[in-house]
Amino acid sequence: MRTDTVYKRAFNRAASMLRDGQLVGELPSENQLRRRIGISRTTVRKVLLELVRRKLVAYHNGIRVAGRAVDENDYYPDAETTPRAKHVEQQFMEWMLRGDTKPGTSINELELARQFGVATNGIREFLIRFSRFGLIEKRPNTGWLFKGFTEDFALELFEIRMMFELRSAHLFSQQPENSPLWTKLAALKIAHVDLLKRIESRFHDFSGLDNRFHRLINEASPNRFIDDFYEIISFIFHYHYQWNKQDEKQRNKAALLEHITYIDALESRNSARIAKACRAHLASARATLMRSLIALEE
Amino acid sequence: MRTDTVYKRAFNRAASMLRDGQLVGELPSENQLRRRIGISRTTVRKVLLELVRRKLVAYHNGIRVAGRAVDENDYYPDAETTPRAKHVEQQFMEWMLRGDTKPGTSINELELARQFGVATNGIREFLIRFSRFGLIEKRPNTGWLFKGFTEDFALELFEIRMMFELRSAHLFSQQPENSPLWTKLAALKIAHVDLLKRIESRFHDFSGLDNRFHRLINEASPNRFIDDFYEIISFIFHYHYQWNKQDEKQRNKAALLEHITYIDALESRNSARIAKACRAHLASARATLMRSLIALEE
DNA sequence: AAGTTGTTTTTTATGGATAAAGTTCATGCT
DNA sequence: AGCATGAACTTTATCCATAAAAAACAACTT
Repeated sequence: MRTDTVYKRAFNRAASMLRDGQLVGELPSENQLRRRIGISRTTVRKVLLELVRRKLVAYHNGIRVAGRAVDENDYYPDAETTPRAKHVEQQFMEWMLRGDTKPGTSINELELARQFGVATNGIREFLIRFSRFGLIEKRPNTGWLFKGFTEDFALELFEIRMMFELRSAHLFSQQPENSPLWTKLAALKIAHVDLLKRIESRFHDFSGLDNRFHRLINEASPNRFIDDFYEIISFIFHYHYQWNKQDEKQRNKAALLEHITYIDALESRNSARIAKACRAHLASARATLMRSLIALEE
Repeated sequence: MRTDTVYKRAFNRAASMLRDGQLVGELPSENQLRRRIGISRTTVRKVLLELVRRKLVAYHNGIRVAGRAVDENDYYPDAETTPRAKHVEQQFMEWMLRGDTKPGTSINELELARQFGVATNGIREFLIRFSRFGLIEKRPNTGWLFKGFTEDFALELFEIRMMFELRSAHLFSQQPENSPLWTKLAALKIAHVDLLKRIESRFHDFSGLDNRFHRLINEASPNRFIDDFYEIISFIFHYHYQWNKQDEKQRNKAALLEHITYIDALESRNSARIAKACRAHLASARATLMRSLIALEE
């Protein structure tokens, strides 16, 4: 059966809105609410029905107003707000990165399905999606081959990343002076400097900035294949660093400084300087990844 | 039910082997045959059983020898030797390229499933696989968006292709003198010259050479992401040209000449000359694709 | 011991069913 | 006419079932 994670997440969202006083007086119409939450009216209605049933919302003569205060355990647990497909992704990444899965291992859909508690279909869909990351390969009628999260992988990944980023940074710097992206870049620089001041406690915030920064650079001259590739990078890094917390603060601080140098270079419009900053930053990111891969092999 | 296309294709293959006299005297063991055809023993046994049943093979005391002559209608029809997934691919490409599918159209899994006569599962798997081509996009819980086989697409595709190919050609030219790839390149050049002589009748053979050539260039310094990208290119071109036969001979002849210039450039080891030939060839390929895209929009 | 064939077990490819979520249609109210 | 709600209909996410194909096991032969 299809999960009702959309409903549960929406319910939690509505509960938070109630708690934070975003819904005072008469509640907005189903359609307005629907748009705010980003789901269909069918699902909002289900949410409203339940809110009323639990007396979080009172309903009289076609008018809905906030009811009793929202309680901590009115919320559905987080796990129930994530669709199966996402769970599969998480479990697979865990299996791949944390388990002792060696390069050359073959992947068995049925076994994973049993292990993760889902139907084989879900596993297969995930693997198809995941195959574009270059870590697994399908052999028809037979199964999948795990090629390994190896040094080679990291090298190939970064070779492409370097090409793409040099290209995008160059094009970014050639934008007209009045492009709004320059303003965005300036804002981003400020965010970097701010974070640097509070790096001791807020170092986790770096990954958000990192994403914003690299996406901004691509915005100047969009290319869907480069965007796609950047998604691969983010995905890999997301899971990889979730698993490898070592030196996180130190690493992020270093990257933050590199970004600032890189932004300054962009603002200078000086090609050579840009290329240098870009190379330096990526080389350092690559070195970090490689270091932890080697650790992984031991 | 799973199709038995593997069996049927294997049967046809075995029938051809019998007909061409590749199986004289006592037939090879199940295992040997299996390896030659590239399937499991289970399936070879099924093939052998049927061959015997149809008297194409005679079986006495554990010994199998060729039986009556193979007839044209012993073969299973081609359509039955292609797995469903492949059919879906073909039908989808037809639908996309030949139909009047406009950019922005949304794709409905159920409708396609009905139209193509398969279960929704198959459609969905295909779409997931196909999404890496950058032509469609998934919107969760809602369906897929067809972004259009547009000029933008072609431009973005070729921008990446140019970067990759310049990089690979450069690295190719830097290989040591004794690399076996130089020999392969020389052989490929001869094949090009030969084809050029018979271009009037054999112009269809170009696409095979094209593939060999571009793969060879990548071989010097492999990168899985570049290989993957090349698969996108081949796929797109395969279907696109299958649909657009206009000027095919002329186009292929021109490309053949460009390849020869390109090969000469590589053999000269002269970077500037290589880059020039590479650019010229890709620019021409892009122009051809763009021309037919514009025709498509009318 | 290595290679055969026969048999059993496991896994993949494919179809089918269904609750949840999305979309459309209908009706009523300003 | 334009927006609400109610109800019906359609599509997606997900599980389950099963024949075909692969893989593993077993017994036999040279």
